[in-house]
Amino acid sequence: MGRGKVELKRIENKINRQVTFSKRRGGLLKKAHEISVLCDAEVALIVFSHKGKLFEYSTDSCMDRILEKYERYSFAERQLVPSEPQSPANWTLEYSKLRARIDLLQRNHRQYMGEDLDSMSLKDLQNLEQQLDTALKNIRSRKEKAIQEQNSMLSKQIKEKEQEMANQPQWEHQNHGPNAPPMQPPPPPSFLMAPQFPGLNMGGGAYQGEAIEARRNELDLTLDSLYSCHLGCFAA
Amino acid sequence: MGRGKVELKRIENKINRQVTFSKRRGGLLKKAHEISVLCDAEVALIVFSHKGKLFEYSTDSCMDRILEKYERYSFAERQLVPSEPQSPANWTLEYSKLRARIDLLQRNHRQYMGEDLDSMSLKDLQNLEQQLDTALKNIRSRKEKAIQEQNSMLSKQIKEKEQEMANQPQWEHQNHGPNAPPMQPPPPPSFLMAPQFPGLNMGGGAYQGEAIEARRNELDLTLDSLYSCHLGCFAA
DNA sequence: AACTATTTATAAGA
DNA sequence: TTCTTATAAATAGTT
Repeated sequence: MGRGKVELKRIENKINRQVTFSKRRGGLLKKAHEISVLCDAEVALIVFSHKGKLFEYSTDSCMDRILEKYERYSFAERQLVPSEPQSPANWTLEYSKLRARIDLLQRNHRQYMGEDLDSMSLKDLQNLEQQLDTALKNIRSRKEKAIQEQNSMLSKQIKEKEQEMANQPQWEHQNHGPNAPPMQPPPPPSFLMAPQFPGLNMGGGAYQGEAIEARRNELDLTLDSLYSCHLGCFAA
Repeated sequence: MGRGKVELKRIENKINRQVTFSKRRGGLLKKAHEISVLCDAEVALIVFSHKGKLFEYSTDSCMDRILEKYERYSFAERQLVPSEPQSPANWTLEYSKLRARIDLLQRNHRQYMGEDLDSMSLKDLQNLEQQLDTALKNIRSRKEKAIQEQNSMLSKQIKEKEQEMANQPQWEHQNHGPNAPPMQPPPPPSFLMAPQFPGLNMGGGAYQGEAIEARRNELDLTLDSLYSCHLGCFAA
């Protein structure tokens, strides 16, 4: 749909990607709602933009209930019932213990989010500050490491590119002009080919795009993303 | 799309509903995949059919990771559904649900503590950093407020002391009079002096008090700690 | 943000 | 269910 066929690969142009995201996001949420209403299905849809912004839809606005249901299903599949207390006698006790833990964890978490601080003493606040400060240091150093890894990977790729071009300098006549298409004079490495959408026979199970595996972990290293990384780093 | 316009309401004919569900489910999953790839977004889509059958799609097949991330974002609103299990029949199920939730919370918490960061992408790290940074700002401003409150209370008490001493240098019977101070007659100095406000290291710095260092570096999950936590709050 | 030319999705029919 | 086909919808490229 649209004036041109679209290839199933990441849109490199940042603006286009953003616009397309915006349009398709709307369409996706709409369709999620439609199937939910038309077919009486329960749908939970969560979308994080490239920039990390959250969009969501859920049937009856019951995201929690649906996610819980999902967890129940997937846990059942994984047969994850590890530490099962044996005596039915104390299950009430066990249950309330777990509940207490959860309450604690939730309260803790809110405080880690900088919320619900009113009940905290000065000492508690100082403690929390100290912890978050440490955590932040860790995270920043981990981030730096990640950026450096990306950098070195980038350098490596640039080197490869250069070598390629050195080996085949005669591709120039293929395209010229001020607005020559930016990509592939010589056919690019075939691993860039878009994975064809696998057939629609996902009866029963999860649909899994096949070769998507570690796609994101490797080469979405456009200059854009590199810059934004650094900016994020320096801005921090 | 199709031979007739479609009205957004539940399809009453069972067969039609089933067929439409099947078709639209495929389309929805496909579109979820497309926006994920084209726009570099993270998508988690869960669909339960009317009959309770599960279908799902998630970017990179990482449903758990995305749901975790979602939890991080929407935590404030989340409350555990307090469905008390009534029969021993579903006790195991309830129990494992709670376990699952606890696992999730713990994993989240560790990341907020700056641990277990290896599985996080650069983008996630930047997000987390942003959240912690915001939280830290809240905490520091709350701390400042607390310190100022304490200061003004202290000043008030000092003033009272001075007045007392001026009025009754011989320090005899309880103070009474037209301007009875709002606080306890013999101010409990020991309590107020107790907190040695390191207060001066506010703003930028971490609190360098005693051996708080890594005191809370792991989760205190015992019930004891829950209680002591409360005590700590109230005592302060 | 609006506008279209096209491509896609899909409702109905077989 | 699957395929076919007419039509409604979504949306890519453009303004």
